[in-house]
Amino acid sequence: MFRKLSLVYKNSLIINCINHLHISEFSGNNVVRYKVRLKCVKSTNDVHKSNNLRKRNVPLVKNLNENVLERTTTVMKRWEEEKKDEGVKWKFLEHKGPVFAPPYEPLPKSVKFKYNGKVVELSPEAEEVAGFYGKMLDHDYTTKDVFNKNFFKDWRKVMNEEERELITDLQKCDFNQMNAYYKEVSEKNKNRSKEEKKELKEKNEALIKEYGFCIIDGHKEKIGNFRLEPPGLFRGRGEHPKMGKLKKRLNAEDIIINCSQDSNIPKPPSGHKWKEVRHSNTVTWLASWTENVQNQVKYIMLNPSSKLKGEKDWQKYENARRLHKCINKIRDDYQKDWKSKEMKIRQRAVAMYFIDKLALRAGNEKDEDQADTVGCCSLRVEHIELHEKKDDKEYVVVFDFLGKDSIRYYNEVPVEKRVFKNLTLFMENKKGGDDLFDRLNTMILNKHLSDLMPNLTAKVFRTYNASWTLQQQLDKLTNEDDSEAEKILSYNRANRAVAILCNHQRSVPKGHEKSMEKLKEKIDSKRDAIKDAERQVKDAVREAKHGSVKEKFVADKKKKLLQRLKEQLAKLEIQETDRDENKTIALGTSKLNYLDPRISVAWCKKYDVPIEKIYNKTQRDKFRWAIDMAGPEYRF
DNA sequence: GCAGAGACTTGAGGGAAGCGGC
DNA sequence: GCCGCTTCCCTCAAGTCTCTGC
Repeated sequence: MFRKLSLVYKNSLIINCINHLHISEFSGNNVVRYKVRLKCVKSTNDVHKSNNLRKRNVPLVKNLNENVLERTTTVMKRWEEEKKDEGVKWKFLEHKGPVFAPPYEPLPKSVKFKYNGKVVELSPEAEEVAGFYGKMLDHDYTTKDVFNKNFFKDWRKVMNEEERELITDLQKCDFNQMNAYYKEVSEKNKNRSKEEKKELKEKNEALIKEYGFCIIDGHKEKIGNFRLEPPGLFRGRGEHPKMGKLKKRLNAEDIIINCSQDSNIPKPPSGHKWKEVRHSNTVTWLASWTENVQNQVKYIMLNPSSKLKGEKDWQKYENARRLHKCINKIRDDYQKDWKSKEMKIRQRAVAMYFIDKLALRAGNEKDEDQADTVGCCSLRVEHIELHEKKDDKEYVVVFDFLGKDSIRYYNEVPVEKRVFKNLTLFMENKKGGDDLFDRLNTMILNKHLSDLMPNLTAKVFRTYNASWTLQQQLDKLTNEDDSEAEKILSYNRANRAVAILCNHQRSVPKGHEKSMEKLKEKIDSKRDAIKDAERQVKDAVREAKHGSVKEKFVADKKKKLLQRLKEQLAKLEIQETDRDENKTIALGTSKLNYLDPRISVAWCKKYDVPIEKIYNKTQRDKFRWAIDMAGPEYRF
């Protein structure tokens, strides 16, 4: 019924749009609807007195907005409680089921696989898996022993008796023709004609139209990943012990469907049956399967633009805002705990300090068959170095470890003396491979955090500190008189501060040096053009002084051109700074997952920057709730 | 209190699409 | 209209955290 995010006030449902409040007042079975222009409302009483407020001309909506927003927390609490009680995520769910990966197309006969220099004709099963490897021949993965060993072991499992007997050494396998063939296909695809591209696009759009949406509680919502993962070789990150293992092709018999009992149940491909059809409305997934490499359940879920995901996102940031209200008390408490007699409490307090100050992840324990990465609770002695003095700074801790996705975290941090002393104590009589916090794990930590504030976990600190940093940096860096480009640079710098805090790195983009050089050349030639234009303006002004209307017109035109060139130069210089500062930092992750979008929306509204300059289409879809909700006055 | 399963979020990489300059 | 670069968006791995059962 209502697509906008809504708030409840007294007996009314209030939907806050950019210029209007849409209010539906409930009285028994009757619903009275008002659409109120924000500028015309003085207080909440005005809304309830009349439904003809558009005629009134009383400025100021602040009172109403604040009253409504003040009640948000209460309303959310109630919603949370309601949902918790029932555990219900939806009442009706209907979808068409997932799209399977296209079937394997055998290689042309001309593409040969050779073993020990001799052509060997492979069975279709063995050929398909060999093709996965052949495709990756140029990749770094195929130079790694673990990858090769795992691949070869799994490949042999799909071979027939004869192949298994013959092919015993990966070194003797020649996948070069397969590799060349796949490159050729890729090249052909790139050079598809306009008509072919159009046809392909239409086919894809038709597929999305049919399978890309579901009906959930009366709304048509986009599905996030309606295509099942195709078979291939597992590409774990970092030194993953399972890299190269075969990810098997999925059949209907592997898939569990989740939908309403009274909906049109998705049909499996003919001759097949779903593993199970379930009607569980306490979960949000539409289909699931267990992948064979890590034995983990994978899901088909809704797109981030959906109401369900949007609500969860909102709750996440409200939770982080709640932390803001008690952060000082929590900080005081953990600082006191640095002196605790109990080792367990001291360790917990130091870990909390790291999570709060450095935005470290919680650091769950990991199995042997996963890459060796760590977070706060799983730090080992070998991951930190203590320096009483380093580069004129006292009590410096040097962190050096591999975090999520095997991304290196390196940071030299001056810490409080008491933290330093505690760390020395924790490290006493331990070897490099021993746990730094041997009395702590994420469960103990999160249990303690939830006692301090409902729903508080280690992750909330990351969200809180990221959003708080953005707000502070925007306040500090934004100058009202700046040009739009300068304001956007300030925004990106604030975003960058968060990305650095969260250690969101990226590899230097291919051709970065080259593109910087080109940009510099452009800037130089723009500077030359400005010098030239300045000379021309000087001449034109001199001539205009004694000349006719025409000469004055020419002089004006030259001045305008000069002005335009200067603006273009400023933009290019800003672009150069921005691009260089962004070389190894990824802004997207923090923007999408950690920054309360209402901060950005409010900033755009306050400083008159189009929201399109900050969020692209997908991001605007995801943050629709925030765009509708936040006014220029919003503070995190 | 612990382990394992399940559910969901976070994350970097890479291919496709789009756009600006020539 | 083509080319090359940038941005977008999808993919799927890798986290966090909760729940359940013993």
